[in-house]
This record gives sequence, structure tokens and C-alpha cells, in this order.
Amino acid sequence: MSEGADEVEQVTDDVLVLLLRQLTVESDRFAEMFGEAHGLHRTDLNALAVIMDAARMGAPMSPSMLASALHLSASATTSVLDRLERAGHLYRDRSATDRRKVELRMHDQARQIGAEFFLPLGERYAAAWRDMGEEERRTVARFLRGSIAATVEVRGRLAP
Amino acid sequence: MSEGADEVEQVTDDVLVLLLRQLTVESDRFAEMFGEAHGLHRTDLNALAVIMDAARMGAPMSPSMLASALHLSASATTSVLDRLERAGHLYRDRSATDRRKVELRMHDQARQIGAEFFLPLGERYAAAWRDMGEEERRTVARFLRGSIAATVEVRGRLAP
DNA sequence: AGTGAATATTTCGACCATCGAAATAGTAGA
DNA sequence: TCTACTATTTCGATGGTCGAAATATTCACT
Repeated sequence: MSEGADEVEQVTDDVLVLLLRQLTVESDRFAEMFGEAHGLHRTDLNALAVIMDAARMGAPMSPSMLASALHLSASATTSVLDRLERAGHLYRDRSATDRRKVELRMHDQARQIGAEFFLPLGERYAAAWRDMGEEERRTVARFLRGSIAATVEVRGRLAP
Repeated sequence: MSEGADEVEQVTDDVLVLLLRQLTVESDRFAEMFGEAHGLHRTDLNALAVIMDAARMGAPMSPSMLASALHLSASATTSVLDRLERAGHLYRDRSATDRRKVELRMHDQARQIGAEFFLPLGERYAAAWRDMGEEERRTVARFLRGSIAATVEVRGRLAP
């Protein structure tokens, strides 16, 4: 009302909240469409991501670790793994040291899907962020870390 | 390796991608726990959010609009609405002008749940962002908008 | 060693969210 | 009025998830 046409934008808290919500909505939708294109459900995609992260760290996942990472019951985890194994994305290995345990290993096919998932998005992100200077990146990183911590904390209050 | 102890952090693209992923993961988890605490599924929460946004704009939602907003079939939408109506969160109104159409209106109870959902998180966000200056906020807003656009665009390539 | 408690994973039966197709109700145009 | 179309709901089937029970293995203690 009182601003001129060349007034700079006022980025209120409400604007930031709205942007965060849009971002999560769009991310969800992206994952949903990607999964649909590959015959994978959300849970399967999440499972692949967790297993892949663990593999990158050199520590193979077990079904029970996966269950707690995904907040799934043990039985639901078994059927997720059944689906992924049937589709040829991973295979189960009995642990050599503790034969109760199962180690989850990925097939190259899944790695390829992961790459297909993340590469285009990563490249497009890089392009979007290309002109950001170091100081700006630190600002954004601080913002993101603060927002993550806020989310975690409020969630913590929910579960006593 | 070559940096001194007081070297400032290098925020690479990889770091930003990781932070974005953590943020969406934590948001998902938060919504999941909140829904659990109130006997609402993810879909129900999403539906409430969409209906609430529409109500705020003054344009009541119809089931079919909701269906396309949530990417649900018409029949699935009916059962979402059945659940929400049975739980007393909303009620259906036949449109006065076109009696095929149904208008979705919320009960105060649902508004209250929405407030309970967003207020604590909003306050905690505001606290996290309190010390950000205007220039920094503009930087963050540009970053978020760029990332949202990137996500939308890559998704667009998926669906021809 | 050997028994029993604990842990890891899978199987089984049931529940319910979602889907597609058909049914119902209403509108608009000829 | 008859027909085509739109909006929503109902119905039957599919499948992801759960809790409880079953199976296999390890650990602790004697």
C-alpha cells in the first residue's frame, strides 16, 4: 500500500514458512512420481535411500536397522525387502559372524536407479545455486540447520 | 587437510543437498507423528491442509478438486472425506447452485487441530530465524524459490 | 556341554487405504 | 423430453502394514 514500485521485498516469517511448506510438498510429489515411474512405492524408495547411504558408509544394513530407520514393523520390513529382492534391487546375505543377522546388499541396478533419481535433480540444483557466493551459502546453511533443529525439537515435544 | 583450525566452513552443493534432504525427512517425520497423535493418516492431514488453505481463500473445496490436489482417485477421496466427517473434522454441504456438487466445510475442531499443528512449529521457527537480517532473509528466500523451481522442473521432465 | 532367556527374521491372519468400474443423482443442450 | 455429460458415491479387489506366533541362532550362566 505505502511502498513504491521499486520497494525491496520484505521476507517475513510467514513467507519463509510458506516456502518451506512448498518445498516439502514438491519434494514429496517428486518422489511420488519417480517411484511411480519405476514401480516403487514411497516406502521402497525410502528403504533404498537408507540402504544406499549405509552402503556408502561401508556398513551394510540389517532388516531390523532398516525397520527402525523407516519406523516400520519387522513384518512390514520383511515385505518391503521381499518386494525389492523380487524386483532385483537387492539381495540378502546371512551374516558370517552372527547367522541370525541378515545383511542387505544392493544390486547395480538399484544403484543405477539411485543415480537416475539424484543426478538430474542434483545438476538442476547446482545450476540454481551457481551464482551464490560463499557468504550466502553459509547463510542458507545456517538457516537450514536452524530449521531442521526446530522441527526435530518440536517433534520431540510431541513424543514424551 | 590444508586448512587451519579457524578456517570458515565451505558449503558445497553436496552439503546443501544433504541439508535439504534432512529437512524434508524431518518434516515428514513430524507430520507422521502429529497425525499419529491425533488418529489421522498422512492423507487426512494433507486433505485438511488443502481444505483449510482453500477456506482461507474463501473458496470452499469440492471433492473432485481435492482429489486432483491430492492425486487421489475419486473413490479414495470419498473415503478420506468419510473418515474426516466421521471424526467430526468437516461436513459436506450440497451446493445451492449445482446440486451435483458438494462443498467441504471445516468444523472448528479441525481448525483447532490445524492451529495446534502449526503454532508451536511456527513459533519455534520464528525463534530460529530471529537473528536473521533482511538481506539474509532475501538470500534464503531466493535459495528456496530456486530450489522449489528446480524440483518442479525436474519432475516436469518425468511426466511427458 | 547344556539349558533357558534373549535376539533376528520370517510367516500368518486380519485390517484398511486405495483403485477401477459401475451405480446414482443432477445439469445442460437439442 | 431425450441424450450426453459431470459430480459423487458404492462395490469388489488388490496390496501394504500391523501384531502375534513361529523359526533359527546366539549369549549367559551353571
